Formats: sequence, C-alpha cells, structure tokens
Amino acid sequence: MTDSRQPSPPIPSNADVTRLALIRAALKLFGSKGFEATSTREIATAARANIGSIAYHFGGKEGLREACAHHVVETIRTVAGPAMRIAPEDLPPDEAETLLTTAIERMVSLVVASPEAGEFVPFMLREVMQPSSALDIVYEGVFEPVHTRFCQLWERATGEPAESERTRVTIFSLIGQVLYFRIGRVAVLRRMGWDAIDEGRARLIAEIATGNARAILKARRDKGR
Amino acid sequence: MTDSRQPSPPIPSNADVTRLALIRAALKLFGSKGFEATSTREIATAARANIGSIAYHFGGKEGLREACAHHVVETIRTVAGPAMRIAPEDLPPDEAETLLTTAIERMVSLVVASPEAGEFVPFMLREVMQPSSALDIVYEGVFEPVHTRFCQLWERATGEPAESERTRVTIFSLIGQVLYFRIGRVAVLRRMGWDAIDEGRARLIAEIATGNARAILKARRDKGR
DNA sequence: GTCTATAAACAGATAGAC
DNA sequence: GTCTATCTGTTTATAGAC
Repeated sequence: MTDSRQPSPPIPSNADVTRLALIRAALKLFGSKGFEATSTREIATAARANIGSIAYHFGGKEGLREACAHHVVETIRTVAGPAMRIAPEDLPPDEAETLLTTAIERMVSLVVASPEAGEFVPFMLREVMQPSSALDIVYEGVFEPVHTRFCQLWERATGEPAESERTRVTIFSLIGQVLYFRIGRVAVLRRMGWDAIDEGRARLIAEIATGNARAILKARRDKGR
Repeated sequence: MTDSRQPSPPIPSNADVTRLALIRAALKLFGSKGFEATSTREIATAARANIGSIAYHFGGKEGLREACAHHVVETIRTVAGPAMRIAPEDLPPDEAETLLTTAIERMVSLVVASPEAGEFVPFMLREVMQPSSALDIVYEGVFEPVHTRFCQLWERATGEPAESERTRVTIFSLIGQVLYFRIGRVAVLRRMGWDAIDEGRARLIAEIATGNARAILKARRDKGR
C-alpha cells in the first residue's frame, strides 16, 4: 500500500516508523535513567507502541540498546562527517587551531543542548561508564574517530606527533573539560545559580573551553621551541 | 559484652561492623554497576551479611544509598579537610598556584586509583548524573566545598574574583578534565593501548592536567594586565 | 541483632490471536 | 506487523523465629 518503488529516498514504512519511535524513546530513557532502570514497558509507552514490538523489531531489550548505538553513530556521522573529512595534511598551524576551536564549540553545543541531539551524549557516556555490547559500536563509531581527528589537528597546530602519549592524553583532557558540563550538569546548575543553560551561557562555556585550548596550545608551542 | 565505656575512640560493636561492611559493598557496587542494576541480595552477599540486615540498619535500599553518601562525605572530609582549611587570604599568587596544582594532582590520584578510595568517585559521579535523595548530601559535602575552594585559590592566583561566572565555569572545566579519566576510563584505556593506569601513567595524566591549569592561569594573568 | 520464609510487585520474554 | 495474555524469574520489603 505505502510501497512506491523509489530507489534513492526510501519511503518509511509503518514498521520503520515504530522502529524509529522505539529507538528514540529508548535513547532518551537509557540516557537519562540508565539501561537497567528503564523498563521495556516504559519505552513502549513513550514510543506509543506495544511491548511485543520490542521483541519483534530488536529481539529484546539488549538488541534495542545496540540499535540505539547504531542510530547514534549514524546520526553523528551524518552531521559531523563532512568536517571530519578535511585532510589535515598541508594545514597551516593557525588554520588547524581554528578547526580545533570550532570543533570544541560544536561539541559544547551538542553537549549542553537540552533536547534533540543532546540526548545522544548521556547515552554514550553511560555506555562508556558501564561497557556493554553497545560500547564497541559507539567507541569505534564516535569516540575513536573524534579523538583521532582532534589528535591530528593538534599535530598540525603544535608540531607534537598526533599519536604520541602526550598528545592523546592532552586531547582526552580537552574533551573531558567539555563533557563534564553534561555529566555534572546538575552540579553546574546549582553552583552557578542557573535554572537552565541557555544560549548565552552555552556561549560562555564554549568561550572558556576554547580559551583553555588556545592557552594550552600556546604553552606547548612555546615549550617546543 | 563488648561495651567498654571509652569516650573518645568508640569500640566498634558487632552491628557497626555489619553496617560498615554493607556500606562498603554497596558503595562499590553502586559505583560500578549503578544503583538500579544492583540488587540488595548482591550487596548482602558481598558484605557477607543477610538481606534482612539492610532493612534493619538502613530501612531499605534507598536508606543504604544515603548512608553511602554520608560515608563518602565523612571520609573525604577527613582526608582533604586539613588542606581545605588553609586560609586563602594573604596567599601570594605563586603559592596559590602551587596549592591549586597540588590539589589537581591529588584529584588525579583519587580519580585514577583503581580500588580503595577510587570507589568514591564513580558513586558520586552517578549521583550527579542521576540526582536522587543522596545527591544533596554529596553536593553539599563534597562538590560545593571543593569547587568553592578551587575558586578561592584561583582568585589568589589570578586576581579574578572567585565568585565571578567566568571563574566558576573555568573551575568546572578544570575539574572536568580530570574526572573524565574516570568516566571515560575504558575509552582512555582502549585508545591509549593501556591495560591499566599504573603509577607512571597516572603521573603523566597529572602532569598534563597541572600543565593545562598553569597554561590557562598564565593566559588569564597576561590578559588581565 | 541475625537470619529465613514469604508476600506482593515487577521485570523481560514469548505464544498466539488478529 | 500489531497487540494482548501469560509464563517464569527476580525484585524489595516484611513478618517472625531464634
């Protein structure tokens, strides 16, 4: 009935709609409450589907978790892919620095954004805190490529080898300073006396995070001489 | 029977031993697996106590969580208390900077240390990720005082007001860069090709974290002129 | 205080009607 | 594909013996 054979943009079938609704609801609940704390009934209700549909589409709760991981990877690949593909060779140091700070700014937006895309981050953070079958998917699909990319930009900006221990650990510290604004969100809100992180506050955070990165970059360059 | 009336060092009764064993086991399990994913039976077995003892001593699972929070606060207060009480007034900038970097080094040891004290950190991070009745206890007992302390040292080192938005956000970024080595531990291990974080690796992380702090400090001081 | 038995609620998985 | 009824196991909390 709804089948019109278009090759390029596939028309979402009725089943696909249910499937996606389940993934979206699960992603949100897994991220905010945790996998074990979320019941399949809760997910089905939030997705306006029935409990049986989880078993039908994903084989079970664990399968749904993995489907969520794939969905996160695919979505991030779509939005961040183009920027990731710019070859780092032949980049002058100051352009590499600009790309790096821009990447940090984007990360702050993603991490701090309340709804929509921001749901991905808690899910991934929980996966990495408590490795499961879905960790490999998000690690290889997001963590590893993003970290590697940052390391390459760092090399172009400072001259330090991208894969040296020092560079890799430094990049983790740079990423960590941003991610904490999601993990410790309630502590941040309470300590700052904020009720939410609006755009202006997100800009302040981004400004400080990129400022930090530039300061560290500068210190390393000066030392390298 | 075991009651010898010594006022200062109270002899631990049989009940106190069970109580502490339960808290310790729960702290470890809540931290590593999460509150909901941990069953009371599991805790009782790990503590070599019976299930009923949790209801008896803490009223239930939720009460045990709060007892864990109090235990964490008390322990941290004992070990970090003395350093926290050094008055920040009249501190010359370079001494404030030294105190700040020393505090970061200690935080790295605590965060990266696998067993013992390191069990506190995952517990607190989970609490802050998913606020519960125990969050207030750890927030007011640890998060808030530590953050405030860092802000005061920052003021002495840079001249920026301790309670300005900029300072408070900066301190969060400084703390976040360290905490991520616990949250993203498995990602760090995998990306670094490490099987564990031994003392030498912990020193590398501490060196980079303190180096970052000094670089940011320097940039801010230069800008302030 | 310790320990066991049990109650009442809830979990995820499954079979089968539609 | 959707939806419901049900099975089986597990959960926390509780009552009561010792």
